Amino acid sequence: MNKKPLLDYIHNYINLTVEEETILFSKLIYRNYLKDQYIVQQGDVCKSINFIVSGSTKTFYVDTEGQEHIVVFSIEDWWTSDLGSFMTQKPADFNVQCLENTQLFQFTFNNLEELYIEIPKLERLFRKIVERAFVASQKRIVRNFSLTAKERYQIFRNTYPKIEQRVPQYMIASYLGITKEFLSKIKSQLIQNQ
Amino acid sequence: MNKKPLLDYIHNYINLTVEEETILFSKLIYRNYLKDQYIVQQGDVCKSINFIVSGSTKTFYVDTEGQEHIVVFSIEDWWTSDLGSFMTQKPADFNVQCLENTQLFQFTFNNLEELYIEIPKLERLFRKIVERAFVASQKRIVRNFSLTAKERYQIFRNTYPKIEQRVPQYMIASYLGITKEFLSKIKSQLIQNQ
DNA sequence: AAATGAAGTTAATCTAGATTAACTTTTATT
DNA sequence: AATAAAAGTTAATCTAGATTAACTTCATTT
Repeated sequence: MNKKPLLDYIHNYINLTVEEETILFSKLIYRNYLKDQYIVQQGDVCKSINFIVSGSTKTFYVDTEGQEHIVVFSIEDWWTSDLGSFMTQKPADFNVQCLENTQLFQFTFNNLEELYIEIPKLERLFRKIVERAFVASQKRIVRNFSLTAKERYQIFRNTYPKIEQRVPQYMIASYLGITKEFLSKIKSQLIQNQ
Repeated sequence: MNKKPLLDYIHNYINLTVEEETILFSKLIYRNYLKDQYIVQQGDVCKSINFIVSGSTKTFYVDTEGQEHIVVFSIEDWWTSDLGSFMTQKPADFNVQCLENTQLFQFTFNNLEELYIEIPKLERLFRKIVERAFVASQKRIVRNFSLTAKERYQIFRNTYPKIEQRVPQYMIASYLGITKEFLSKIKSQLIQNQ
């Protein structure tokens, strides 16, 4: 169990005393998932918010035609969950699946509610985390409307250079909202023009 | 100054004592904007988060080609701001402009920081508000990828029936990410098929 | 009431990106 | 090493939605 990444992350937002850190970890589950395992399944209630220590996940939605749409990739030092399902404790819209073997800390619903009471500063932490996630999500909406697929791909490469190496192309296409064939075309255009 | 809508709204999430309510309103600015006035301008730092008591706003982004893209409509009992700019106190990506005469309560950056200290429960309130906004934003991304323009328009009508009446069609087209001409075509198709 | 402009419609033409399908390369399995 | 399966590429054809442009309706100003 490697506590350091989570502590370092938290200390960017709030300070915790040693006692608070002890309380925190007493309520967290450290867990190991294998590649391809599901953390959340569409239709089930999402029981945890997860901080990734190592590994990566994709959050995706399967539409009525059976088509898979990737909403987010998550890697170490970031969070993964279906927040809508977690908040409301209603069936999840999304699947969360591991792309690699993944280690993470799980904040379960009841444990997190208790933690908010025992360490009220955590309200601030999670407020700030969700604020950032919301802003990123809004920016993505704008990009999807105002940019071409090629531009979105270039931004993706620059913004998440680590992810591109570790994820198959067809998933990147799904994240960008285009087909793998069209992503292939974009890539060959980019190679020719430079 | 009509305090009731904001108090009713807050009481859905947390309870405030009478003293806390007094502190709260001592740090809020009640303000009246006229139709077409700007609350936030792209490039300026966004100085407030605003709770709408009456009226409506659009939050939009002007791209490099001068094209306007509407990100959200906000009406009474909801919030309007450029949260990314507010959080970081850096220049705004978005404009927020009134579509009607609008009355609202302004939470300025410094006042809100003070309020979080004096009434820590507000951290919980704003955590929950941003959680909901984030979930709505994620769902919108999914819809934009997996649905046609016609389907998105129908969902918009069902989800925000109040807004459709009050906003010109070309703005709804902008919100849906299509041209006004294509929205017009969709509407005539829907009329013919029913 | 006339005039100007903004908002909305219709139709013809065009294009970014989807679909289909055949093919190549890479990775995993025996 | 051989085989199968998964991932990625290329090219031809197709379509949802954009663009352009002419026209109509509605609202505002004089």
